[in-house]
Amino acid sequence: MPSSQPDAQNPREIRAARLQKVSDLKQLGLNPYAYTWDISHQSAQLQKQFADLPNGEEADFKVSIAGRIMVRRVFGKLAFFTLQDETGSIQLFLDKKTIQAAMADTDEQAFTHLKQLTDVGDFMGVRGIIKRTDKGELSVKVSTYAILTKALQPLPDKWHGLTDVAKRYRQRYVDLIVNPEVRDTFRKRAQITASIRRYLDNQNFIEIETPVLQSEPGGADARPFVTYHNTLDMELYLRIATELHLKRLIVGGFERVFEMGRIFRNEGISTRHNPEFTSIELYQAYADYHDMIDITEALIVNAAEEVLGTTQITYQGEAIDLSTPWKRITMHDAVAEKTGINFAEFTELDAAKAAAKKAGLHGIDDCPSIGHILNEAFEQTVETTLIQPTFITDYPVEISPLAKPHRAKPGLVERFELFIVGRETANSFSELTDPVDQRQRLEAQAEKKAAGDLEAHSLDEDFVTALEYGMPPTGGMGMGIDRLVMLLTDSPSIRDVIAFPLLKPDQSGSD
RNA sequence: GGGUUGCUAGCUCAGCGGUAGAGCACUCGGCUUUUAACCGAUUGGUCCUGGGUUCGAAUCCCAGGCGACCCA
Repeated sequence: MPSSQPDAQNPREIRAARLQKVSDLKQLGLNPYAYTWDISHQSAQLQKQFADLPNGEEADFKVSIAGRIMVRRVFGKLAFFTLQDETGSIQLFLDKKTIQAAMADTDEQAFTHLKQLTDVGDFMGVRGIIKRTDKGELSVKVSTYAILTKALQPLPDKWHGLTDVAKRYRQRYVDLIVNPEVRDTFRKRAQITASIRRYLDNQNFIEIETPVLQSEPGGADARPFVTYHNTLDMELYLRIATELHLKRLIVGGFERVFEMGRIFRNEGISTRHNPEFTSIELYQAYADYHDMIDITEALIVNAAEEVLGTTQITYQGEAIDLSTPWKRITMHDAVAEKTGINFAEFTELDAAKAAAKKAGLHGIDDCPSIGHILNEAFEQTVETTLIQPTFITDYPVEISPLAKPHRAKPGLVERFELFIVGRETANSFSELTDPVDQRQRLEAQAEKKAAGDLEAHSLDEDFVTALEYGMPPTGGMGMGIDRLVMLLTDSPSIRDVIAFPLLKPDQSGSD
């Protein structure tokens, strides 16, 4: 017999009581941290296979399953446990007679030990037959069992669960244990990224990994994280985009490349921003931004159909229709619709500023060009209204230093951004391939940076040199994977789709 | 960065100037068809932290910490 349990006088002693059970198990010759368990089935499979088994009937069907004990209902000589595995859960029907008969050789007190030594949270392996109880719950009628892993920490309230948002993110493992829909979100995330890779693989794109540690971060307007290499004695930056290296690969002769990976931007944290997030960038030689529109639609529609089985989705109560083609409108037209101002008609900066201010826009005084004013106007009046998927096309050259000049519209570039539920979801251009133009634009950015603009691009000399070797006409597209996953999983915060989002260290002392 | 708001038992919460509470969980007893099992008993606290006001502070005030929401 196990020694008597210490009383769980306070929460700290819950752990002590469970450690005592670990010790008791060892004394009985049972390993509280087992090595393996032969799994014949998972719970969802059994629930499906025996959906028609009538109440009160046993099936002559042997199974061996394992999982975590989520609920215990213990009677004198009978117990019901709910066992949870990755696929779902199934009830265990544990009666004294069956268990003590089956386990007489190894543990003559097997049922008593089951009652005394198991807790909610423990992992358990069982063998038995399938049975549906009189009350209609599909169960495994257990003949033999083993405790596979003893849990020392109690799980949150079985009814209210874990709702403290900070605690859910800090202890995601607990969140995953008690909130099945969280597991589902991350399963869908994996399916979405797999779907994207499969699609691109079928289109003969290859994925090439480019450096995270860089001596000069480029490819986006963003502040980088700074780190340090000891033996080289130099500062390095974490990448803010994969663009410039992927384009070097196009120069090198790959015609379809992409990378899906982690990007780091030293910016604020919000429900839509995490300092590290996942982007995909793809580049296709001999293609332009029109081709990128097609591939952007295809990637997202394909993911929605494969993961959700539909292109009609709901995001936070709003119906979103992903069926193609999606709306396309130029930035000038979109702004004109909302403000009545056609900024394409202006040639004088001051006149454009006056018109913008008259229209009630703010932050206009700091704009160094008409293109910047147009962008401000867009962000202030149009962006959040783009609920259904919309491609905004033909951006000002001043805010697009890596895009090719528009073939027909002076002052603009061949660029689009995709907006869904008011959020920028993808960004694409016909890539700038003229090395002289590229150098001038990056030099202008470098001047802004020198003047204190922390988000301005810097001049990557080697990238410009690469362009001098010649880059074929190329279409490129970048997409925020986290935002796409938010959309397709109806998640309100980016933290819901990142398993371990960045949080400040907990110094509240409440733990 | 600004505004609003939250932090009390392992979990979910109540208490809002006068002895720190409930449900669940934990521990003990009972129970062979439960489903948030039930019945009975016991137990569990740095009321986020630090100052202040007060005879007296979880409660009021100030500062800080960690979140949430809204705004820029």
